[in-house]
Amino acid sequence: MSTAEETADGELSAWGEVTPDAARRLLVAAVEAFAERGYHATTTRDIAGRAGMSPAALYIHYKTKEELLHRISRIGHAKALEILRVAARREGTATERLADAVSSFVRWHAGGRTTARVVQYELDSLGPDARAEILALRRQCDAEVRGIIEDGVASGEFDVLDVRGTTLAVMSLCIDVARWFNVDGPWTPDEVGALDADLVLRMVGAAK
Amino acid sequence: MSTAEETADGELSAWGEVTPDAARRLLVAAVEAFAERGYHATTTRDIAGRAGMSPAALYIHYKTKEELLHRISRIGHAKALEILRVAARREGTATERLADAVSSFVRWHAGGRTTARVVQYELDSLGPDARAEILALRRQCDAEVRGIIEDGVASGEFDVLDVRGTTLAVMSLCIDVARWFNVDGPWTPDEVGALDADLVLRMVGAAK
DNA sequence: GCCGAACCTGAGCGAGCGCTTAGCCTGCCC
DNA sequence: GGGCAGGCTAAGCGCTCGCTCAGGTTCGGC
Repeated sequence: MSTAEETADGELSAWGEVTPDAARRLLVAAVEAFAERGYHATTTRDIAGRAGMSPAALYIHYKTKEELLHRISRIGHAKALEILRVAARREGTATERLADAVSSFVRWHAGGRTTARVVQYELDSLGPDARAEILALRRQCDAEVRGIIEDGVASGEFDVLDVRGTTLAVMSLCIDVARWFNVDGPWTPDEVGALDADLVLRMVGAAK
Repeated sequence: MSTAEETADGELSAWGEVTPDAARRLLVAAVEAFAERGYHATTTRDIAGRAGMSPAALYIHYKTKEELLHRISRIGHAKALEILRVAARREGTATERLADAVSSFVRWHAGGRTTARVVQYELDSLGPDARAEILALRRQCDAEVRGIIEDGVASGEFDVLDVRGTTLAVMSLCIDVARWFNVDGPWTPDEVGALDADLVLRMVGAAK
């Protein structure tokens, strides 16, 4: 379920829900620009230019530049949450579910690095209201992972000293992939996902 | 060696090497502003204002706003590298040295979160030359950690599938602390350092 | 007491920013 | 064919940005 948006040059199909077509092109252009330069260093002229439009066209579809970031953040976090939820709620042992969660979450951060960068690192550029809304989604992501770890502790599969701290460490491992992953580097998203899943199982003391 | 700059409100004494006094005050003001808002969202008027000076005073001590970020990045990375070098080259088993490296590196990211945030996340705002210089320092940081892991594998203390990948994962764990750590949160820098050191030893398969 | 160097400020320049507005196309209903 | 709504652009407004510059203040050396 995670290969559809992992196309060669960037996860376009994930934005299928955005209509009309011009609004989607602007959004995709904004994701690329924000990922390359950061929100504040990106100009509305740059976004419009990448979408093949004049600067004014942006304001027909979005009220402000910040609304673009807000929409991107919400859709991206919803996708992240969905990935974790699917893994957390499938059947299987806690070990299997945690490995699934980490490998698919890492695959998303590596394959969709452009989107993931914006989603994970540009949050502070949002205003207080939008920021609070996105933070709530982020806490739900944490909760899904923590739930799996708690299940594993309860069933005796895992041996964990500090569940909350370990959850944060697992999230760190996944999220930081968006910072360092390079498409031209030595690994594919699948390989990083498998490696990190193995490392996480070691962290929680799961039997090999 | 890591407590001197972990003062209550922020690691001021780490900048002792910067003179004259006005230049240091501007640099500290810039660190705070960059950490709060990011490089591009920070104005030179804001930096000068925090340092109690007029906007023009900044340009007596620094040629451009970017030079401020460059100086901050270089000093910060040098400090990070020093921390890792001390841990890597002390005497002891690979297990002890890795635990030392991770716990002190994490302590620095948590206690000096303001500085660490700028150092780790504002790198892309530098121009190509400065960026290349800083990236070289960063590769040296990776190499120190990788060296410890290689030692542990060679001595049979560690059981690691992919040394380079595991090194990156260890760095992720440490660096991402700067993103989520909150001074008002449930942990002290020492506690996070100890927890992450334990998790890393599990990742490399070190005996307990 | 005077000089030069070091440091700092008030005022402001040119540029580029986010965003607006007036008006022009295009396709569709009647 | 006329009218109208939606989608778009050219032009540009008001503002703030990074940065400059002429001039004032302070201070050690003599």
